[in-house]
Amino acid sequence: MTRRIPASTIRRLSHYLRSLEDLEREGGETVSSEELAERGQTTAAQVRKDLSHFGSFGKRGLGYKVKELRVYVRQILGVDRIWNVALIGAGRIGSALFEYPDFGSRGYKCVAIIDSDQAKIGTRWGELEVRSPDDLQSLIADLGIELIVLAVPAQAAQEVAEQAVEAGVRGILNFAPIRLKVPSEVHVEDVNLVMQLEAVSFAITQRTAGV
Amino acid sequence: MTRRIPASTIRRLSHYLRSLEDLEREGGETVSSEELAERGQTTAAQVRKDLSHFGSFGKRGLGYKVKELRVYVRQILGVDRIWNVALIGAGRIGSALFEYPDFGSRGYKCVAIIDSDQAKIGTRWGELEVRSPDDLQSLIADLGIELIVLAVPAQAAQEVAEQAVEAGVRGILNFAPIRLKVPSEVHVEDVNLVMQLEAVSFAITQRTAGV
DNA sequence: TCTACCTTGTGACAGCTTTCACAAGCAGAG
DNA sequence: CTCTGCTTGTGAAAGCTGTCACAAGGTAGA
Repeated sequence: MTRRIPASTIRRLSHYLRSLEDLEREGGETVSSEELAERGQTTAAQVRKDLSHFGSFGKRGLGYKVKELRVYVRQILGVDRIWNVALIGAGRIGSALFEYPDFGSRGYKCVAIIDSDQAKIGTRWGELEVRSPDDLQSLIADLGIELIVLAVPAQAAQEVAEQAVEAGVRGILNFAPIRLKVPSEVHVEDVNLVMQLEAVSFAITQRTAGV
Repeated sequence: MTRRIPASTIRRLSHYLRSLEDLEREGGETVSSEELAERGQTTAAQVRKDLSHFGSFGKRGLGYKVKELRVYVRQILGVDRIWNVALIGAGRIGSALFEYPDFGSRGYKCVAIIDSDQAKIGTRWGELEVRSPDDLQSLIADLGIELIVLAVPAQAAQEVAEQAVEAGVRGILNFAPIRLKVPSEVHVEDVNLVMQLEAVSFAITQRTAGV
């Protein structure tokens, strides 16, 4: 049923999920592709096509059941479970993410914090204690961590990533501004704020220049 | 010369720029599309096509002059100047970004910080003082701010964005998890970490399921 | 049961992005 | 000056993603 799914479809599924959660709070029972499209800044046909990659969830003439579709989309995105996450790099970015309310509310649970700074090791962040990079691999193995947030300086990122992968990690949210080299079965998602700022300044410049 | 440029081309240009800066530090004089491709995780043909949207910067048989191309790419991306940026929302994300070294080094200069929390207003962040939202529009006008980083809660985001746009802002780096409604001449770039985490968990789940 | 109406799921089409392949052009050696 | 070797710039082809249009299928009311 599922073949190669475009990354853009996945992004949209995240939006649909948010919309479905909103709809459920608002007490909606059913929703049409039309309405999901409106909330997600896309078209009805696109919504149906996206969902059809994974099955038939709607009823013709009626639409989708909000509650039911929400469950399906959560399954598709793999957020129908708890993910144990390690936060590597207890700097500003790390702490921002750690405190970010949406982070925990979607099933991502930070179960380990690691930093190489001796001054930070041993300090407590809520219920967690900051640990040394020496403990990285044993923590990953012991706590069943499959996903890490990599928020360390660029020079250290590749080495840390390799250790994490070796210990069994299969997904990385990478804040370091480098392209990590990892085995193809490991998924890396890059967060690159400078790149996004450059996209903004390009757009402004372009429009000003007037084509 | 320049028509509608794909967003993917812009992302790659950011990578090329970083590679060119690295090359310059390493003392390289010239570089081929082949080498830029290798560093940027793409193909030589793609590099040439991307650049060809904006002109002919290379010499056949020789390649590109590193220093020269870096200047051109900076011009294209609009980072050959200083951008005055306002940081709206002095929470964790705001402070992380404020301290992020790459942020300043690429020509983005934070010249105003705004927060609605009375306890924060008046406190100093380095040389800047946190200001009230009441001052938003006058600060934008007086300091010539064209670009804002929007790091406020979702409920407040739309209203703040509208005020900023009205005062003359033309680009927004948006951390709030909503689709901002702004005039088409304003460019919004969304940063959505939950969405990126979901892309990771989807990929892991997918690969495990084995197709 | 039959009819009128509504919305999904999907093949066909269109448009956009990437890849391919090669002529054009430059440098350096002889 | 010519010849060889190398790399760019670019039309053409291939491949992907998004849009369109409509048959299929379901609901509700009479």
